[in-house]
Amino acid sequence: MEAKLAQLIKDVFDVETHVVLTRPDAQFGDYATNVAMQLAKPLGKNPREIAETIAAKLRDNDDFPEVTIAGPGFINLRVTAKSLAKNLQDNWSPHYGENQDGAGKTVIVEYPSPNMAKPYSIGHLRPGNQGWAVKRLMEATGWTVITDNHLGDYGAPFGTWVVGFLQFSSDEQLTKDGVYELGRVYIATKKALKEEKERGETVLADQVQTWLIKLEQNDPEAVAYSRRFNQISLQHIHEIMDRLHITTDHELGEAFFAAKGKAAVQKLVEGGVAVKNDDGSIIVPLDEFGFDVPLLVQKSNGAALYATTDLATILYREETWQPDRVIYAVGSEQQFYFSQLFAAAKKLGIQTELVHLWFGTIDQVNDDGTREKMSSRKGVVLMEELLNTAEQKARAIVAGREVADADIKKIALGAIKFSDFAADRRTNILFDWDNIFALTGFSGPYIQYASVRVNKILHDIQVPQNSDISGYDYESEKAVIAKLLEYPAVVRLAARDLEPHKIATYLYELARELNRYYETTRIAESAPVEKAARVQLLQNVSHIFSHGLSLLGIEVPEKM
RNA sequence: GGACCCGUAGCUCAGCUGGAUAGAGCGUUGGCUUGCGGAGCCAAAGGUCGCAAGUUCGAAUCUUGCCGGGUUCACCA
Repeated sequence: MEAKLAQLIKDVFDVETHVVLTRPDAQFGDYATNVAMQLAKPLGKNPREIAETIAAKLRDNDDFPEVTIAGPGFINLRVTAKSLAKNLQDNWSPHYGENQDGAGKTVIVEYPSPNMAKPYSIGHLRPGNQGWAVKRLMEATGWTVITDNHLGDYGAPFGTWVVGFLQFSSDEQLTKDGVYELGRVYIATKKALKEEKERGETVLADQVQTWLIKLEQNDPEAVAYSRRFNQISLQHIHEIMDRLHITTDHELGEAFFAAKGKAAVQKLVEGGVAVKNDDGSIIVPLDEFGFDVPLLVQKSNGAALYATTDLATILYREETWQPDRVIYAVGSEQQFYFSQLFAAAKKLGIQTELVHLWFGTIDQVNDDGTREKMSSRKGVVLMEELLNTAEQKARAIVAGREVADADIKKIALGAIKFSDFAADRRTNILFDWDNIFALTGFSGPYIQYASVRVNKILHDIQVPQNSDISGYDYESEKAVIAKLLEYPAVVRLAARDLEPHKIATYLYELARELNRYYETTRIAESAPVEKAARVQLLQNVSHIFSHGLSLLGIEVPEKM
């Protein structure tokens, strides 16, 4: 419809325009455009005059029973419900909503990349949710997608953990408590390191560094510790990811890139991109990019660090997959670091579009009412606890009904994930049990419920065979159809801006439109022709619920 | 001090490629009442869109300054 309008304007005024149709308040019409006002200046004409000219042309078209001009030059259109229905059916396919914007291009999406030294906490909830949704959005828009879990299985956490293990733990305790013992030891050691630093000592800190060097030199004891710790941690990560229903194609952690990192740094120095300091550390100066701090790529003791493995990762991906784009789903805390890393990559001649898909923090309310980022110091919520609690709450809600265990888990996940997409990913979100497990209003379960309900109606209803629905006017379905027609544009926009929450907002609006529809229309009591037309439409709605929710990593239960 | 982000209803947040009377959820008040699944629907109350300039026919939206908050700034990840 927008393209048709643009063509019409080109025919009349001989200018290229980008026509955007919006949905105005119902009193004005079904669609509106402000194109006349935008053309006023370039054409040097009165906007209302332009609007009149366009409107006159539109009035010749049977699809627009009403074309009006309002205010400074808005063109308001009313369309017939029947033409909307036809438009929908003409464009319908099993892939309705998807497009090929990314055809022929490859994107790597990196998530959830948890720190392996601690149990999976809700600190990695957003990287998983948002990363997965972006992967799905890229797939829906034609990209070839490769996903990688960039595990934090190397570097300082390892050294910290070994030192702590020797000091605060034992084989028995580790065997007994597994990853939770890892976390306890890690946090205790971090605390000891901090206290030591305050005293001006470096005994433990030196030990940490020693273990890192040992690992880099493939010392058998260090390698054995690394294996044991990574095995315990990885198993836990897999359990959590299974419960979250997210997967990745690869798990190339930092350890995989550590050796390659050393070689990469060597190349940087030889190429003059990096500079070696007198103390042995190596930096990439970034003055020309406006940074007053360089990027450190090798410690003074020769050990690798985050930037080392990250640069190696970029180079490896270039060689292996030649991606057009790489998306890092990592929190906002690392914005500065990533801007440095990307600048360094540019300096290396990397052409790939590198995107830091960042999101706001998960906050909690302090006793004095102020908000603060959740931290392990203040008692972070673990993913396992979050999932268990959510499932308990879901179970309590469906008590007395025959709801399968799998469905209960879908509801729990629906609530958790949707709450992440309720706001823009950049917004800091407030962690609150009632908030994260909302069941009514703007929530995952509200949409799941609408979806289950429409599926139940479709399942129970007797569909009249061979009904000719071509004469049906679709007047009572108009709002629902108009909403369905918005879906492809929503998907395109969400993918373009990497903003999954636009899908969430849309699905909520669709569910609400459907609930309003039920209030006035009884499908089962409809006459055969109406019923056949309505069933077809509800099938479309059901498909979009499933499709849209799947873009967010949320599944539709059988019953709830 | 530098960089980035945020400031919209009592609370949590949308809206920001400029457009008509700024929206939703929760909470509050009232209505629909065993419905093809009510986890719903309708309605009411509730807002100097942090403040001030600028650009524009038009600014919550763009620009600048200020105020308030958050995150971050090489041997952590």
